[in-house]
Amino acid sequence: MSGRANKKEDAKRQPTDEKNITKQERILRAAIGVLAERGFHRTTIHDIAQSAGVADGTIYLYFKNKDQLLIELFEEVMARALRLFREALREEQGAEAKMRTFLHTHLRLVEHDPEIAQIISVELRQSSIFIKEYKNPLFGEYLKIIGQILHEGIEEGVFRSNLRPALITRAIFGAMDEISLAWLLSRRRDLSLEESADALAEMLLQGLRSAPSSTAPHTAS
Amino acid sequence: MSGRANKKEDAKRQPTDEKNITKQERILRAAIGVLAERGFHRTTIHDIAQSAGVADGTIYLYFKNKDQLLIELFEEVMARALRLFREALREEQGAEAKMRTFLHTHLRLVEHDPEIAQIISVELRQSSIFIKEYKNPLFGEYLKIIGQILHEGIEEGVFRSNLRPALITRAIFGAMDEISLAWLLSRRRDLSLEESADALAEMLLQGLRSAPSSTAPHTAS
Amino acid sequence: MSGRANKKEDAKRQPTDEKNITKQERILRAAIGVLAERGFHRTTIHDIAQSAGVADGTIYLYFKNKDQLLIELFEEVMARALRLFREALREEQGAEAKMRTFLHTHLRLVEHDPEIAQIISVELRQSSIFIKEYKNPLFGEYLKIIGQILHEGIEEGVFRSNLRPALITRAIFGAMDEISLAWLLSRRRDLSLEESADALAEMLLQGLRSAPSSTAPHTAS
Amino acid sequence: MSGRANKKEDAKRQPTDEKNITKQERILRAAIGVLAERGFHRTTIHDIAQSAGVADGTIYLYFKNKDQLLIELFEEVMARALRLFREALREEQGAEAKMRTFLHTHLRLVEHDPEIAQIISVELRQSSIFIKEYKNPLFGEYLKIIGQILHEGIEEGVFRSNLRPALITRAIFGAMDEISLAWLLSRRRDLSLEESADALAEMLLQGLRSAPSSTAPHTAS
DNA sequence: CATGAATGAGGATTCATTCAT
DNA sequence: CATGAATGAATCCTCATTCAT
Repeated sequence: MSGRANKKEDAKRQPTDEKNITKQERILRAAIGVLAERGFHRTTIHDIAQSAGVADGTIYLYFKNKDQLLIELFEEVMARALRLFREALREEQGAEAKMRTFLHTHLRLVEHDPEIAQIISVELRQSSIFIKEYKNPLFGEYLKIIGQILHEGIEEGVFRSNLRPALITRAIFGAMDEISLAWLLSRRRDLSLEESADALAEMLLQGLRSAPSSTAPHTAS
Repeated sequence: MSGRANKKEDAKRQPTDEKNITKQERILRAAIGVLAERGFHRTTIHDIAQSAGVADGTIYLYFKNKDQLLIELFEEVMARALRLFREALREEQGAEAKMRTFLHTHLRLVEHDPEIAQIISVELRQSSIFIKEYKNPLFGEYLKIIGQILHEGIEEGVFRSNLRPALITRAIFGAMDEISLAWLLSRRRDLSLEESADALAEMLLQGLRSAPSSTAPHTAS
Repeated sequence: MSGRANKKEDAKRQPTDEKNITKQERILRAAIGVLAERGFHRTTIHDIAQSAGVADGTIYLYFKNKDQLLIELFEEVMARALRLFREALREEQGAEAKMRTFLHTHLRLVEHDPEIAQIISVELRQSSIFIKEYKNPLFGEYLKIIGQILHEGIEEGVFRSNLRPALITRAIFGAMDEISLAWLLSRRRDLSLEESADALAEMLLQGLRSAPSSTAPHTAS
Repeated sequence: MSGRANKKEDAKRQPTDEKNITKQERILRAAIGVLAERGFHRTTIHDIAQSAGVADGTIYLYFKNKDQLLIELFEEVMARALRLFREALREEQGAEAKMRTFLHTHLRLVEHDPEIAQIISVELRQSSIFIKEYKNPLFGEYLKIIGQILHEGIEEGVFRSNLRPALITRAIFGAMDEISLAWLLSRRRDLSLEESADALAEMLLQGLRSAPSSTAPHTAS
């Protein structure tokens, strides 16, 4: 990535007027498109600039360097996803309903905004390695949404009390993420993600539920 | 001139004796280490060569170019993982036991060979994007292992008959993969993956089981 | 990765203002000098850049790659030569006078612009082999100039009607080219090319003339 | 080209037994084929070795380095051509007959041994530039053949006494060389070089003859 | 003598970043 | 603020040459 000497430490100009916000946004949006289409290591500043309709140098008026642009991009992407989830979950009641909604929302995001989904599934995964020492804070927020549903379910008594939320959160995110990725990479996108969400929800909820009989009731049957 | 034309069509020297196999292996192993440590786009041929203790040019005696080296690396990595899984599953009987073993084996792989795991979790995901048109065939094999366990469970009657194996396969792989990644990225690797495997297995199997009561008993409650 | 794909399809910046034209021209001129001095396969982009007083990368702002730079160089060289010939011949009347002028002009070019001459004599000859599939169109124009003089002479009746223009054109070009080369390679450039042109013209014209007596009148003498 | 430090100054092993001569010859012949086919800058030592059926390193047992191999190659090529010409001219009597024979022989060489011809026409021309300070001595011999015919013709009285043999020699060689090249590069090799030789001979001889009327009769007309 | 694996200097090309306009 | 020409470090890859076997 960068690594060159950089005089203006973090002197990224604070955008004050509407014009700046607009242009910074424009660059970020362009970058999202380019990144989703070409992938991380094929994306150049020149590509982004062209896609945004600005000059290469202009990028550096709004972002300190390429790393920083990508960091802000990742945060923007996560923020968009977060907004979507929070809105979808706002009115839901009950852990099970929330979990169902969460799964549906996740897959709907993939269908409706594949660029965002692609970046989350593919590029984000590398971000912590590409950009040394960077830990996307909003990704933690994202995981927290799942965690809270789990906690709520436990408290409601519908989810088994002994599940480890942090672990299950990861498992759920991973499952959804992988399904998203498979869909994104397959050219034949005929198979309905909506139906998949139903099937997954059913299975997941059954797994999460406080076991009615025992740990291994199947042996008895 | 440009020199892009590649004269030596199939000129990769076929290693016939033990000596050669050793060197190609050495390079591949070095590459795995470097790739796991530095990530895809920070890995240079020079890094690999140095790590393998050979000159840069030597790489090209064994691999046509960097892409090809990476492809063979991915296949080697997957092959190693596959071998491990097949061996572990060979003597298991019953879908549930196999699934438990699969989960344990997955997480044990992460603990015992973090480089391999890291590459599968992080780098492999991009391979189909980095390397145009490349579809890792062994990754399909990997998924098939999960799929077969699911099929077996359905036929045994322990797994619900209406689950969609392709979908669930992805979900399971994704869950395990994400958990692996989280562990790999977290510096504090104290939390036991072994215990996690138990917890996951319990939950997953409950979810997979043919529902004793109904499809949506929770709504009734 | 390999990066052979060329993203900027037509990205050679179109120079619009005087400044740019100057720089592209500067590079081309530098390249001519370097090529003439060091020969084709010893000429590196770095040499050209240094000679032009620009950075290596700057070359690629004006030329897609080394091949393309050389192609444009060849065309520039031929264009310069063509301009010279056309100007010199514009006011000449009669095939013989034109032929004399042609020969003189050719050798004057060698004396006055040895770099151009050297490139035509030595490097151009390889261009169709070095650069796959490249056929210098202006070289054809160059030959046409000779061909037209021949045709004109035949129509005037001063040149023998049975001569094969395409063949003789090559012969004349070859003769002049070789003489140029010999002069260029010999360090002692004392011998006058001007006088040589006279001698050649006399001999050539006598050979071209419609034979007054017979095919072998010398036997009769 | 080479330019690396070279310990064994000119320690090329003197081939003493038949075996060595054979192998050196084999390499040289292979090199001629490769050079004619791929051109100078595409020809690698590896190509030559493969074509000769020896290992890369073996080349260096017979030739000090690539430059030296090429020098010997050029001399071999010229020697072959010289042999052909001397043989063809041995029994001819009279300058005109010799000149006709020379032209025919030249073009027959092209038809019968295009590789040799190609190297003389294309590669040799660069040799004096590629290989610094190298002056092919046999090429001088070659020119001398033409020069001697010219001298003979002058003494016989059939060629004009005032022609400058050195100049005309170059002109004749250049003409033949260019015609050869054109034929070699054109894919449609239907046009008969034999006929071309006749036509050229006729014209050339008319031009060379001691002018029957005057030096510049055309001005009078 | 012969081999061919190994070397590493050298060269074309890309692209993040700067800065004069 | 905006531009985009210019820079040059970085990287992949080639190939002449060496040398241990």
